[in-house]
Amino acid sequence: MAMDRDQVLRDAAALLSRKSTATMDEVARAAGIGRATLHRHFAGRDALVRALEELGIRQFEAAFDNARLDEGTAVEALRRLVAESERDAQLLAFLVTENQLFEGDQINEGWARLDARVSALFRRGQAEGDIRIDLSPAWLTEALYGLIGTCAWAVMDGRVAAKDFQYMIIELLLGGARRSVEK
Amino acid sequence: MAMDRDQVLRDAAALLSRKSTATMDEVARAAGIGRATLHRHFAGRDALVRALEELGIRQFEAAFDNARLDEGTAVEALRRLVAESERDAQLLAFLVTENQLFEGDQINEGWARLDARVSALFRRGQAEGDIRIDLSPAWLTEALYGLIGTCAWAVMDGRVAAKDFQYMIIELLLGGARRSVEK
DNA sequence: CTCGGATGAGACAGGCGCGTCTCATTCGGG
DNA sequence: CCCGAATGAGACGCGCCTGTCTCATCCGAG
Repeated sequence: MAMDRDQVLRDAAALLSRKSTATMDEVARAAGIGRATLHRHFAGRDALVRALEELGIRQFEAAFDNARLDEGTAVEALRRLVAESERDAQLLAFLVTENQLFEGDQINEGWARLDARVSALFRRGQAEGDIRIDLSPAWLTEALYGLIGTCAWAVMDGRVAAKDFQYMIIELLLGGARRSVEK
Repeated sequence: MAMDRDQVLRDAAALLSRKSTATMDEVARAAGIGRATLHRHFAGRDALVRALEELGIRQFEAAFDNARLDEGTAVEALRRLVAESERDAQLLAFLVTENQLFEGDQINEGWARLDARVSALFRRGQAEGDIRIDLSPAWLTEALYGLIGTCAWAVMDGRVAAKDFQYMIIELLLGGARRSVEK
């Protein structure tokens, strides 16, 4: 069975996140299937993007659940969240940059729910005294998405080693680039 | 004179960074000019993207010059660089996500030169003892681009106040999200 | 082996955006 | 005021992509 729906979507995301104007034929080739088969499973380009959004939301809902955001400190939960996000980082990279989904209502609801969970996590960290209060939860949420996407690209381009994915993101996000003496 | 070449390009970047499949007509409308006029100045879509790349490289070369990257500490230079980058942040956001320019030879040379300058800045910071050595200059460079682009989007969406642009980026990049006692 | 479902390759028409053109209008300089 | 350059609007053909179809092939189940 050459047709693994989720894997096709992942391949599509990997390609589209780099070349958003890619042809349906290019997407099919990238996924290792024929264009006809691609059309059999996704009615059209819109349906494909919708499926990508749906998969992305579903995967990250699951990632959030696996990360057990409510357990331990917010900082610990954040580390688990980044670890859980690695698998679908390319998908996130595509979705973050594909902000033309401002028409979808159902989709935005899903993103709003995810944003709320991340935002709440940062807010909890601020309440616990571990996260700076001069950086808004909304910005930290966006920055987390951005860093994950950026690192996914950097890994794809070979500028960052795949094994360093989690470390580079979490260390930069939490600790920053400046060297401090006590760390 | 309704035709300000650089302003048209900036408007195009602002639109295309959000909707990369936007029509030439949409780009023209976004820039407040007619489609015919857009075609008079940029032979086609490819030429438009090329012009965007060229403008981006030119502007950031200038931004780097204005930031005087060699003066003072690397950290100080970095603050100036972020400040100088604010004006063309949307342009950078577009160019960073538009990685389909892997064919261009001249363009890549320009980016390589910019990358080298930023990378060298971080390396200098590491040598001075102010920047962590466990985060590679290549990653810090990518992260800087990513954060600038992410913040530009967040400002466009109203999730971050425009006046906080520099602060949010530089504080997160340098200090990180974790609250530390001595800062 | 036989059969049915799934796939790949290719053909086909239709649509949409692209690139070019024309023409009327506007704007600014002389 | 006059003139020429620049612009906006629209028309037009073209090319590429899309979406659908057909048909041959493959593969697994029975």
